[in-house]
Amino acid sequence: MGDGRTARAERSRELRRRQILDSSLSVFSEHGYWQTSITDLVKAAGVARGTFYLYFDSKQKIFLDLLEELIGRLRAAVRGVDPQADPTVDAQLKAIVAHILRTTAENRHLTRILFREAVGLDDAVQTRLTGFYDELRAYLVHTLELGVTLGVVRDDIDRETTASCILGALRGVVHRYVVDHDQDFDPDGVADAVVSFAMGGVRQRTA
Amino acid sequence: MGDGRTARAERSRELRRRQILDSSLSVFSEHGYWQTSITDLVKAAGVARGTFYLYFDSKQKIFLDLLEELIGRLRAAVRGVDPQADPTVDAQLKAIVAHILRTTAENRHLTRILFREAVGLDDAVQTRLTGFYDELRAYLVHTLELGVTLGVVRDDIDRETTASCILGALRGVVHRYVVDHDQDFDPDGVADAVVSFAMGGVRQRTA
Amino acid sequence: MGDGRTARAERSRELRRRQILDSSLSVFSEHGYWQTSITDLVKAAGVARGTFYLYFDSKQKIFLDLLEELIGRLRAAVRGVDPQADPTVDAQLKAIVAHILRTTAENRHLTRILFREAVGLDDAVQTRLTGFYDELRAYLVHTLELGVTLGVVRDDIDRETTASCILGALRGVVHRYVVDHDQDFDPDGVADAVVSFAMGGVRQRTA
Amino acid sequence: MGDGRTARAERSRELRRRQILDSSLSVFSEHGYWQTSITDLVKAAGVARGTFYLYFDSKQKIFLDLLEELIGRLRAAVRGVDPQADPTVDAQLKAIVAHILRTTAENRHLTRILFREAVGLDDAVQTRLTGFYDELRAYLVHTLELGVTLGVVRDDIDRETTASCILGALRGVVHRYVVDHDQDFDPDGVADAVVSFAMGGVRQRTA
DNA sequence: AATGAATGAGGTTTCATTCAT
DNA sequence: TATGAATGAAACCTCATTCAT
Repeated sequence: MGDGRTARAERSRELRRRQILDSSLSVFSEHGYWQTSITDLVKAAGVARGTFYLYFDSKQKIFLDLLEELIGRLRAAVRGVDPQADPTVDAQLKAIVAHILRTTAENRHLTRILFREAVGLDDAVQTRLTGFYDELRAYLVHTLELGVTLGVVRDDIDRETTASCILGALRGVVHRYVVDHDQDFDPDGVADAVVSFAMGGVRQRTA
Repeated sequence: MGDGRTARAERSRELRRRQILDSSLSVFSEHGYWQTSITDLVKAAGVARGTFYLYFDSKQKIFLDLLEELIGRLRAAVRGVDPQADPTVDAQLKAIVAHILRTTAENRHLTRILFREAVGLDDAVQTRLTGFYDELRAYLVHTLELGVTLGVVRDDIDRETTASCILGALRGVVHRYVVDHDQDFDPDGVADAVVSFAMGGVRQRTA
Repeated sequence: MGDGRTARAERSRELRRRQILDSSLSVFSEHGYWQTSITDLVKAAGVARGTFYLYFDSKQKIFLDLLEELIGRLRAAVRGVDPQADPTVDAQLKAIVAHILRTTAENRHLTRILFREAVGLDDAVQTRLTGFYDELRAYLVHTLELGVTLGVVRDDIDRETTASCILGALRGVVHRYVVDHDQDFDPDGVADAVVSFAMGGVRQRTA
Repeated sequence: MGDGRTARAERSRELRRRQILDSSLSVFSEHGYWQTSITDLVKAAGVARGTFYLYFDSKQKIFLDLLEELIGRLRAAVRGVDPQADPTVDAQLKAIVAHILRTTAENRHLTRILFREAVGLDDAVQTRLTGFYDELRAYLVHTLELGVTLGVVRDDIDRETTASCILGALRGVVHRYVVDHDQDFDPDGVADAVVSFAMGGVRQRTA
């Protein structure tokens, strides 16, 4: 029965933490990391200054926690597509891109932070971020090589540079449709265009 | 009378301004906007605190001035390619991309600021920045349409999304080769790969 | 009825209080009053923050309680020597000094607090402390006068100043042997030297 | 001529520093180190918060500076007596003691800090303080041995313990006449009594 | 034009104490 | 009785900007 009490406390603690995380997320997303003060965070959370520090060591720490959360979700979005689910390569790619677009759109605040704020911050944040992008790029390089092996991808491409292009193209559309504007968009249509571009380029094929 | 004196003073003033701008550039680029204090700037410039304010209204203002400078150079890089100089579309594109890569590499500090620091700052900066990217994207949309008209570009592409992709791909390689690493690279080779990717995509053509 | 229950409760309460007092003693002694937080105290005691306040009104109060305890023990040490036990004045003084040294050595923590921390605190503490020393000094003045009456002490001495000297000398050796170092020492030997100094001074007697 | 400006600035800087030191001294002396806040210090000095930090790194630092000042003066008081000025040992000692009493009385605030506040503080302070007392005690041990060599001091005394006694006795009178009360006193008379006690003890000499 | 001392609002963080459970 | 989450005043310190010299 002491267990019950402990469990309940544990649960309430988790709830409170969640509440502070969520409200801080909007504040960070709206004003930016540097322009956000602890005062802003606690006002938004509706708790006292001291309470904040019961749950997070510092401003940097809560930000890192938020960042970690988004990175986790994006990673899941990238990896989470079932490769067996669809036969053709284009369809698979489309599924991944659409998934990423949906995930980022569903987490607009977090994504905005990732694109706009989590850049040029404390070394800890910067390191975490660069690591994530490096990971993504490596994944793309790997995937391209797989494609070459399977004969689906040209073998005369510069893997590294092309991976950077694809990653950049992805960031480009996310920027355009998720970060910079609030309006809705059609993830499947955009994903279509992205894959079409990445696979076939823009050149007119002569008959 | 005094014209000579005025002109000389004017000139000296401009030199001093330049000196502060240049030293501030490295400091901003190395430590980031928020982690850079006026103290850092005046120490780097070797002038007194008060002197700084004789030349710039505020910390934000000098940063905006630096930003404006880079945007100007990049715009020139994009527009400055002589369309007549080379006959084929691919060669023209390659020339533009290579020019952009060279310009950013030559202004690594400024570029780093553009990519890493000039993001999530005051609304003024953010607005200026978004404006620049919108302008670039519009230019790309325009160029794509021109290409379609000329029959060089497929007409089934989503102009807006594709423009975002290309812009993103460009940012991607600049990030990869200029911002994140200090080492030299071959602008022409990279430009080749970028154009090849943008024009032809990655798909293997079946014979 | 309930008497048994009340008594048991009373007893358990006393035990708990003792436990907190004892653990707090070491903490205060090690880190000092101001550098010790309630958190430190409750961690050391192994009780919850709230529990602490069930037994003590405040941080200042528990400290005063500890101080009171030491003062009580020291007073007993000073007064507790049986004047009849030894015939000569020197031997009696030696017994008192040795007793004080032993008491302070046995309560090193408390003594350290008395010498190092209980100084410059709240007025309440300061007053209590000054009172204790005044009491000691008065006791010494009284004793000196008794000695004069008995013909054991020179009558040309300045009672007040001399009492201050003796009190200071005592504090000096306690500081040297108890407060500043942890190592053991020989209370009787030191007491000997102290009494020899206080009674005879350092001057070489000419034959 | 630029030199003149620099020198004037230098001088004004020193004056300001002095002003803050002096006002801080009274505040520390009155309220104690821990109960004194930076706010108290700047209010007393009549300067802005930031100004304080132009002259001192921290609260601890200004306190250490004050401490250093008093230690310097006391050291001078101890060493500064001209040994040739007076023939007899007692007269020399009396001169030293009187000098110390006068110095401490003239610097009542600083002395109070030394006795009441500079105890159990940050390690830096504590170390500086213990070092000073050790130095004094060593000086006394040395002096006693010199006395023994000259045949003025008994050679059967415990040098270390006796030095602690003398140091303690000195502290005792300073405490009594300087720290605990504000009223004036006769330094020469007290010095007389102290030396008389230290040299001859309290024992009645039998004819 | 150039200086750098001075300002004070506002930053992050701590901690003695309370109170609902 | 015992708990520990919550409080919020107040601590120390920074820094963009001003202004007398």
